[in-house]
Amino acid sequence: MPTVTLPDGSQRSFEQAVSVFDVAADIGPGLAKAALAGVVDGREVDTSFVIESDTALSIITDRDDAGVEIIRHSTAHLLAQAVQQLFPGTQVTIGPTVEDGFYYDFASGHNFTPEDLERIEKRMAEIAERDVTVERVVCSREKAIELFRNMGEHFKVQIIEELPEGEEISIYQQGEWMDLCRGPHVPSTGKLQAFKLTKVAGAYWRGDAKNQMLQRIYGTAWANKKQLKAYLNRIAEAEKRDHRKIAKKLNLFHTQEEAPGMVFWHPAGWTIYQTIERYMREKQQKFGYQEIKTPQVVDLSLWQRSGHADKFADGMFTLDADERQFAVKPMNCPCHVQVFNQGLKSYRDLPLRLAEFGSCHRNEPSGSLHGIMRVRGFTQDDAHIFCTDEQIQSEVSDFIDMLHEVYKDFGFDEVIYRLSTRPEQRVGSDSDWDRAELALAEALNTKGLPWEELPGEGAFYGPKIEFSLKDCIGRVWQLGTIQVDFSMPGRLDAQYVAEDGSRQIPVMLHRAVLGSFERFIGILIEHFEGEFPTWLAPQQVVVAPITDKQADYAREVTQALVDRGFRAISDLRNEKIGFKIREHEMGKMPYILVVGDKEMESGQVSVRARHGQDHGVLALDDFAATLHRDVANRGRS
RNA sequence: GCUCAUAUAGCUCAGUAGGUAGAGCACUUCCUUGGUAAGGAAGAGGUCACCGGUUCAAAUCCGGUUAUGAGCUCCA
Repeated sequence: MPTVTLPDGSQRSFEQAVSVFDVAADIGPGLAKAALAGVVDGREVDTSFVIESDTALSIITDRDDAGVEIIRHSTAHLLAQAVQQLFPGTQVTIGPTVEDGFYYDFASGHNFTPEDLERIEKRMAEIAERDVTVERVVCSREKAIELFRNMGEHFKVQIIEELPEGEEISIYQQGEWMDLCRGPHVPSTGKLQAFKLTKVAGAYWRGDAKNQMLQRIYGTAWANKKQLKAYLNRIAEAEKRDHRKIAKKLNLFHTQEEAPGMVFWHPAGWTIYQTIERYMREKQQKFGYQEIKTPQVVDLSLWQRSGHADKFADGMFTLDADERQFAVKPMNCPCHVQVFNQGLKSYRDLPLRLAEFGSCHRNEPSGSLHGIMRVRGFTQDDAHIFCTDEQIQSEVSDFIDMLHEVYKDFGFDEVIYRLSTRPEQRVGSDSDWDRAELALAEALNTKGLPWEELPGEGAFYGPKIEFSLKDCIGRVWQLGTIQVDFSMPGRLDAQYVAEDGSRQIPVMLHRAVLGSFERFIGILIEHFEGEFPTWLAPQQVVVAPITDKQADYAREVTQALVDRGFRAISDLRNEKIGFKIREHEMGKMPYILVVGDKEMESGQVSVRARHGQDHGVLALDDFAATLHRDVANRGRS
């Protein structure tokens, strides 16, 4: 006679053992229909799960995140069922849920095409329509292995064989189709109403590049059609922001076959780049950095001493000249240590902060290149702080202040903090690590910042904090980092004279705010959808005369603005004003100044901001003041 | 690097039984001098990514290379 305690504290008693579904039905027919699964004493179970003794129970529906998860997982099964019906001989492997959806990896002689996806999706809809019951069967390890071996499902056999001893083995069956799975699953396929297959791609068995390549079919699934539609809209929105497309429209940069993974910056894009560089230079000066510049090509021996030649041999561009081997620098740190090493340093020189807009080249795998987000030639806003153990915390703290100022100025308010701590393989003593990890954590804590720990994710040479931000459509980008390094200063013989006259090895902090200019600008393009705030816009003002009678006046106005330090051009083409406005509006120009006879006579300008926003007719000085405010505020009112 | 796909005019794309290429926009010239998102006409523009093969004939079929895209792996 089980008594079931529900989440609201109420209790229901039953004469005999009942299923989760029975309890839901007892509460109400609506809930019975909506029930996807249950949580019994903290464990997720199917609605068919039988309750025999007193227990706490909550019913999962598609209103719960857990319910949507189950829908996605069950839709992955539905996909596998449809695929195996349509493509006999295909083996299943695994089919987990991912953010917004699911995938299933198949081993098949057939290469799935987009047309196949349509067919598969149609078959999935048919099976869902038939509302086939999904049943859970528990069986022994031996029986399960035999079953799947006879079915020719060798990957599943391998999975079962590797399950820990004593783990319950469950099989889910819908119609004639079955799959090994822990569950839980929806009670019947009719619960799966809003899904779409999105893409097909390759993936390694068990995520290991040494293993066989499988075919992965991705899909998305939701509680209802409305949510599905909203998701598809979100995807379309993200596609509209694709920095590669926008860059082409706005003529920011290009890439070409002769230089894969390298950027040809055009005047408009380079203006943005330089504006950011100028901004960062100022910020770094304010925070006590000294800017340096180090060589692009350095003898390989330096990279051997730093350890990079060993570790990243494939990733370095090397060249031979005068019977010596050189490498194009893949990173700046060893070069910065060389600058530190010039002249004997005292503890009084610390902390020493050396910054460089360091141009680096790495021969990244061809398949990992992506627009300007992942390139082979890039420039970091790099800096290295040489300091003592005791100075780590305050240096990290100051760095975080600087980073906050920068992110805010670019319009990002939400920052995510992650602290990566010691990995298995590491250099440095445990007490070094204790102190460094504590210093990083304390820097975050004293600022009251929320952070997440990633145990074991630190670099072999030291712990680090990573800073990510959210763009305006909620995507998270990792940008900044600050890393403690116990290794490189010693390897490259960096020393300072301590208070007691002894020689000590300084701690080195690697840090970047933006990461790389290329990637950061890519993110900005997508964040602003090409509509840069005025301070960053390639051109800030276009002066457009209505007829060529006002051409000279337009030129004067433009020059006056340029003289005041703004980026202004005039559009003297023989086109109607409507045409010019349309073009500059589409080109995301912050201000269009229309000048006709009236403006020319009064010495004024008619000011139109983006999206047809009318600022009226202003004297040039008044407009310049407006523009100045806009630039100074960096687009924030 | 791996799997799959793609590569046609400056851009976006047609080219569906293999018979040496088209549209819109952009560009050039001319007409038009027009007040807040496209005025009109004419013209020019392509060794169909590259190399090879099949064929009387290849943008089209086959193989290779390069680049790009999606994902996987990687990311000092």
